[in-house]
Amino acid sequence: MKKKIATIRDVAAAAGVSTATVSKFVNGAQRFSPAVETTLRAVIKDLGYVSNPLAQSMITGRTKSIGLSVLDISNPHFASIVKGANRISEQHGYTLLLGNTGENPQRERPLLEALSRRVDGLIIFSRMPEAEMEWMLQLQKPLVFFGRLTQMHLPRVASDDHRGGYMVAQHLQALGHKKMAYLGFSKSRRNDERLEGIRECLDARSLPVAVYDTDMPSSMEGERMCSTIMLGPDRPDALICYNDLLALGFMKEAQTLGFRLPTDISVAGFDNIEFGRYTYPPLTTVDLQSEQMGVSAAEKLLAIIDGKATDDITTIEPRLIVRASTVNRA
Amino acid sequence: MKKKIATIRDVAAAAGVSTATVSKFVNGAQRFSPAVETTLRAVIKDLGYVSNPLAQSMITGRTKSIGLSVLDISNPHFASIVKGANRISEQHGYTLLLGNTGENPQRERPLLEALSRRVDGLIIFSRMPEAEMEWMLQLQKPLVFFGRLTQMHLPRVASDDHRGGYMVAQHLQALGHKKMAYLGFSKSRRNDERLEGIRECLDARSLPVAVYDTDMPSSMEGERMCSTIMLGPDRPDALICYNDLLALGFMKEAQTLGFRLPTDISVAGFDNIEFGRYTYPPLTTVDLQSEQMGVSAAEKLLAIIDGKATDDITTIEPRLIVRASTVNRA
DNA sequence: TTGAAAGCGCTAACAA
DNA sequence: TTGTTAGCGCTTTCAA
Repeated sequence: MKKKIATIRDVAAAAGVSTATVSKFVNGAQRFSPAVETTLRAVIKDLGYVSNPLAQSMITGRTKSIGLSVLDISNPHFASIVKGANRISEQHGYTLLLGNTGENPQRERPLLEALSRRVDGLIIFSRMPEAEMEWMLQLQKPLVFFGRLTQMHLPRVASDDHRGGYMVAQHLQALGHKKMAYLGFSKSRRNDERLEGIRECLDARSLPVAVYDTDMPSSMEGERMCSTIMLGPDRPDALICYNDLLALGFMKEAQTLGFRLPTDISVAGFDNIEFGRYTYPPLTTVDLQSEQMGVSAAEKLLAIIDGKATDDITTIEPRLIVRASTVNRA
Repeated sequence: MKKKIATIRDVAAAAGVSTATVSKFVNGAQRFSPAVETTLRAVIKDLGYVSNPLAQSMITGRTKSIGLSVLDISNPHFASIVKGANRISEQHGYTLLLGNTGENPQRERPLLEALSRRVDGLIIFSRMPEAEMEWMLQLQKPLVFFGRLTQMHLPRVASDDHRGGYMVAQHLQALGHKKMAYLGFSKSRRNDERLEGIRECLDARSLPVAVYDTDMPSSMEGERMCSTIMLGPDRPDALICYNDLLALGFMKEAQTLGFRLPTDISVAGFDNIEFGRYTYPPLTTVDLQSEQMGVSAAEKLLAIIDGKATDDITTIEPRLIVRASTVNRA
């Protein structure tokens, strides 16, 4: 199984030409005499020669791959982003190298540093405070960032989370809800934007919003927080969750506790993960167009790598998807 | 932003030593005189020197990264596998390079060939017929494969799908079902194993099983196939699906069509994706321990890379998870 | 303990 | 159209 791998020199020797010629031939850099072309084609096939991308990259400085680091690949929101970015990368002849930080900001730096030297550019979804992100600029690679930034000036792709928050709050108040609550995830940058959007809408109508917080944006946490919210002294009539995963867990546990949904409480989330369609009741949510985010980020990065100018920020508009988990309280 | 990146030569020059010394120092290969050690440490920090893994790999032949190609990253089953493999890779100081073939066997070969030259080994989840897989051995890299193989002799990690099929069929017949159906995905190797397990159990009891097939193992396909199964002349009283995604879609559509679950039909799937807990009714399924599959595959590959002998096949036992989607028909 | 020198496999001028 | 030559940034004998 381990017969020696053929190098460009082996090919050159066998074909009786120089390595430079082989190199040019393999890269289709120019035209060749029929004689050379035929021999080379034959020899390459015979030896099973494939160029070594490592050596290639070392010289050209290009790896033909891009890195993408996400927070949690098992969250469908991120899986969709990866899927979108992967498709675009492939289309452009790039390989996507994935990093998964597992919602642990400690892992981000080493991972990104390792990744950065193997790729031509990076797409980053980070949980780091903006103040601690300076080192990213030292990576010496084109970067595309997900989310809004206030201090740093990086190319980025962001959803309008403020608007999304406003939309879902607007929807709920129009349905006649008076006591809303928000189950948030304060470690996330976007959490604040969503909450602000919600508040902007509700404040204008003098409606209150109770705020709860979680440690992880997972369905397990949604389940865990349910009793606190539903069995406390001030039960809300509608709950907006930071994401669909939290909403899924919450809904499940609420029903286990004996509540009826959406009769006792309306629930909405963010992300529009595929599985929101299959819960009971189906989940109202703000579609952030995850796959499109991945697509846009990859396109932007590739454009930067190719030296094309790109807008500094690409905003992706949210859409409200209304399903049966939110209902009229009139 | 683009100040020149420091090389080993810059460090050597600045410190007044040879590049060989720097190299050894960086790799902690031996001991040094205090003087050299202090200067080197200072210079490296000052210049912000980090060794270039590309050049390093070229010489050593090791990349410190492994490749993993999966069929569809947006299927939670694969996301879990990635998660498991990623964790182990990180623990061993390896970076995981992910490839997503998107259920398109055409993409597998180019993807794997591109990946193979950048990594020290590959973990492969493939949809290719075994007869067409010869080229994988030409990759000249340690390989770990997912699933059973009949002709090729590769290290692999496989769930006992036959047993899983038997378990779920056994469960359903014990509940008194008489007219079972199987919604399969014949493009998958494991489809046949599951079906055989089901048949082994049902044949022994002279119970029939109607077989349907899909093009994609997705929830959309499950929805699409529902009417065919439920509105045909021979409606089953229990349905086993190739995976949970199909089951989710099927259950949703069945209820849209006006059927009651599990009263009208019991449904079960394979994979035990997280979201099976949140459907209505919650889904009975065969837990394939996806994350553990990723863990085992990564451990096996790393062991092979390190030259340690490993068993040729690691089998992961399935577990039946009984939830409310299957019910007694007695 | 340190260094000189010879590459790893490839590309990029520049010459022929 | 083809070849010569000089590296890319690093490691690895082998000798000092």
